[in-house]
Order: sequence, then C-alpha cells, then structure tokens
Amino acid sequence: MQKEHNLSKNQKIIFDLIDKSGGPMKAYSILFNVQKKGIKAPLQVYRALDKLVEIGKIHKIESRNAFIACQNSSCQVSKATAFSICESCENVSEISNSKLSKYLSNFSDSSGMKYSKYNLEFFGLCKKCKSK
Amino acid sequence: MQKEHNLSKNQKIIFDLIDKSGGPMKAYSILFNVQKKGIKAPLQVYRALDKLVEIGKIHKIESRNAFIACQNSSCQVSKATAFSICESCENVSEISNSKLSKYLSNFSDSSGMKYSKYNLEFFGLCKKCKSK
DNA sequence: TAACAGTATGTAATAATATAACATTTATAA
DNA sequence: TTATAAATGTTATATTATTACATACTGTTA
Repeated sequence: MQKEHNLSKNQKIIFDLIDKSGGPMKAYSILFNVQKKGIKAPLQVYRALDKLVEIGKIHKIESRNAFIACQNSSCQVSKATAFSICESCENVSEISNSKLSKYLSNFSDSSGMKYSKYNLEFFGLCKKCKSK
Repeated sequence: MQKEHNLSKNQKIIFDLIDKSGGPMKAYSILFNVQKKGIKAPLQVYRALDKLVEIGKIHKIESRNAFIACQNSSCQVSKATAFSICESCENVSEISNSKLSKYLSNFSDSSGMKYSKYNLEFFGLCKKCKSK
C-alpha cells in the first residue's frame, strides 16, 4: 500500500502542471506557468520540486536540469530511476524494466561501497527521429 | 590503437588540473585555479571542458555539475559511463565493470529506441563513511 | 607559399539554474 | 492548547552556462 502524501497547495499546483505536460519541465518554465496561480519566486518552485522528488512523485532528469512526473505507479521514492532520452526531439520516458532495475539494484562491486540509489540515463534516437 | 588527440594549450592546462586533482572539479573552481595561467573567463573553461568531454578525456558528473578525468584508459568517448558517488564525502569513482557495461550497452526494450549512449550514477556510502 | 577551412582563443555581456537568509503562517500531533 | 514540524512568502544573491563578436592559430591542399 502506497503511503498517501497529502501535497501542499504549491506542491499540488506544480505537480499537476508537470504531470499534465506529459514530459520534462524546467524550473523556470514551471515558474512562468504558475505565476498566475500566485507562485512568484524561484524558491517556491524549487522547494516544491525538492519535496516532490523526495517523495517520488517526480524525478529530476539530471542531464537536462528538468523534472518529469513519475510514470511508474509503484515508485515511492526516487531511488532507482532509468530514463530514455531522445537526443533529437528531447522526448523523455521513464524506463520500467524489472530485469534492469533488479540488475542495478543488486549491483555491487569490489569497492566496498554500499549502493542505495542509482540514476541511469540512456541517450539515442526515438522511433520517430530515427526514421527521419 | 587509441587516437592521439593533441590537446590545445587551454585544453591541456585544464585537463592536467582535473587529472591531478584526482576527483571531480566544478567549472568555476577550475577557472579560479587556472587564472594564474592566463585563463580568465568562464567561456574559456567551458569550451575546453566541452572538447575534453567530447573526446572522452573527462566525464561530466551530471548530478554534481562537476568534471572528472577519465579513469578508464580504454575510454575514447564518453558514451558509456558509470560512476559511484558517496553521498557523505562526495568521493566519486568511475566504475569499470565489463559485465555492467556489456549489459547496459546491449540493453534494449520495446520502445523502438536505438540507444547509443548511457550514463549511470550510483549513490551510497563509501567504505570509510559507512564505518563512521 | 598562398589561400582556405577548421579549430581554438579572447573578451564582454548576459542568460539560466539554484540557494541563503529571514519572517511568517499553516498543519500535525502530543 | 501548545509545541513542533512543515510549508509559505519575499528579497537578494550565488552558481552554472551560453550568446555574440572579433581575432588568431593549425593543418591542409592548390
């Protein structure tokens, strides 16, 4: 059973915007879009983003400085994430592949490090862009 | 046989600095360190960094906005990278694990995407920090 | 060697991304 | 209800990265 996180007002406004956009959004683009709802300052956006990332409702696409709604219903926290990114159209999807996530979650090497989290970004051309 | 890239003056200065540091360095920290060598502007640093990344001499740690010298002698381009990052001491190492790289380089799914590149970042606690 | 193309450099200005500091308010739970 | 944590509002500023434009160097090849 997934813990219900009651989003605060700003968190809800920002999550809904990202979720509805269907793709990654950048912080200042979010800011621009929510100004009519009373959110005026970058920090208000970043605070909501931080919290949403923390509880796994969104993920940060590190290579793009952008945020995307979690597309994996079972994802409670952002501790094991994988994305595919089209370098042509910049389309981003979250990869839900249990073999991949199992492989990476169980990965360990001789470094003595205890891994508790990973983020993987694949780059390439999506179906559409490939055929252009 | 690895192609010899003759680094330009700025590229060499900046690569040597990062390489000698033994860890990840941020762009403006690099800038500060090379000002005595005549490199005065951010753009000079970023241009060298871009080129060094392109030819695989350094990699960008996306989650940290930092750059690290390639620790894998066979790495000619930054197209298949994996790092382990200690969230306590911020130590970063490049992971050279042929099983892992084989697994990821051959990864494909039903999305129709053709993957040509990936970057993986593992997070956790290193040996030292674990035992504190 | 002259002309060309490609790469690299120098410099100033500015854009884009993110956080610090401080005051106040709202929600949660003991 | 009172204490605590979480969230908000606001201003200022720090950090990361790029645009635009002028100049110089390097390696080809005619």
